[in-house]
Amino acid sequence: MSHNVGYCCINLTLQKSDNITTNRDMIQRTFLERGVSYASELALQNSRDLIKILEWNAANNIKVFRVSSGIFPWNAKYELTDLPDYDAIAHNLKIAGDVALRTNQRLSAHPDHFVKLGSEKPTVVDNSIHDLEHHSAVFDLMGLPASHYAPLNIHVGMNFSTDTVNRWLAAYDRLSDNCKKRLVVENDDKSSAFSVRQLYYHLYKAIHIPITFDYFHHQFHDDGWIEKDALITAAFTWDVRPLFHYSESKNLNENVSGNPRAHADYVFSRINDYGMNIDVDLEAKAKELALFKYRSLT
DNA sequence: CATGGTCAAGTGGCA
DNA sequence: TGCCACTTGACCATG
Repeated sequence: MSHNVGYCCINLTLQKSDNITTNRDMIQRTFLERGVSYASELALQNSRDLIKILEWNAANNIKVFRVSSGIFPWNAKYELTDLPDYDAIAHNLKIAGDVALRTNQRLSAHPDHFVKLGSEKPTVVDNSIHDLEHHSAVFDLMGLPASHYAPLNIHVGMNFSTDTVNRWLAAYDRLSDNCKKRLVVENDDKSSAFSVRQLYYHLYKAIHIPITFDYFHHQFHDDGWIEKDALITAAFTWDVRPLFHYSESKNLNENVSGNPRAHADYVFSRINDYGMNIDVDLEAKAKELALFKYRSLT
């Protein structure tokens, strides 16, 4: 029926013209040398630029945007309140959230792939929970809803097994209420990892967690479900408008050789929403430029 | 100042 | 046992 399309994390236009970015980072050695005070400096600049990106989105009628996980460098190593600039950063995040809410932008985040709630290693699970709580705390500071309307999307990762499912569910139980209310899970592209079908039967059935349908990943691991069935099944797991991911193969579309799973700079086809009302993140390397090109497709 | 190598993370495959 | 690929964009050293 209809779909709103957005982009992810980086605005190439603003980055090029004014060095506006939310991804100022440092390597480990620099963190060890300069510590949380420098992390705080970078986070302050990143949070300030998040406001500018969201204002730019509003001016360009963009209603779906993924917030970068790179705003806080080395956030695994400290708490937000440890940062010397915490008050100013929290203020920036609140302003950013206000911009998003006022201009009707739907925001989400996608914590990195080293979040592994089902890991066999307790330290990995602890670090994963810390990472998710960090993201949820940022959304709290932004004033975003504690619901799947502002989702934190993760992969289960690893190989599918009932042991993995049980460990994952046990770790999920340890999350804060707001974090649980935002958490959603995405299908993987690896044949041994979690498909839409497996997420549905083993996680959704257990805890009613929504499933982020990734069109591209599904092509590599459909687990016997055609796209339409997988998408509609995933859509009905959501208690708000679903938010899905769309990308196309760089290899097949842009005349290069390499991993067919690599994302193309742009997308080339209309997204089939199968009559559902959905939001879609374009995962294309040309970011907002890919979104503009998509809008011009007929 | 441009370029290209390096760096983070966890897992699984493979020697 | 341990190394490499996987992925991706920013960092940072080199020239």
